[in-house]
Amino acid sequence: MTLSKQDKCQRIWQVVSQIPAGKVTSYGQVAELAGLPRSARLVGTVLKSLPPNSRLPWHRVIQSKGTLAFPAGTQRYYKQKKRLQDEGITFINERIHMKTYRWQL
DNA sequence: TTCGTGACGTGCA
DNA sequence: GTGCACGCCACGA
Repeated sequence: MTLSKQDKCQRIWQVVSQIPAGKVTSYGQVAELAGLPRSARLVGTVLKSLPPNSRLPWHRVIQSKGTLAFPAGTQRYYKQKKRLQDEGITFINERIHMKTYRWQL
């Protein structure tokens, strides 16, 4: 089926908005749930263009390896890390234990 | 219109 | 554990 780019954004936003607090998921997982297998990059592109005042929990979307997508030390890296820690997620050596915090249906 | 880039994932050496 | 190649796709120059 042919999804317009707007439909794709819509689906991605919807999936992300369903991630419960205290849980995280990967870009690839979001893409898959949105019906866009192997399009993890697209998820990143969409999240990047989100307005700052968006209510979307974009910070709960990380890389499959358990690390954040930003280079450590950057402003955005710190911000995302802090928001996740506020939700009770523990960082071990700058990385999250996916086995424990990964969101599954 | 083509080309390079990027908030990625997976497989393999 | 690390590095590299390839796939995927929207976007700006």
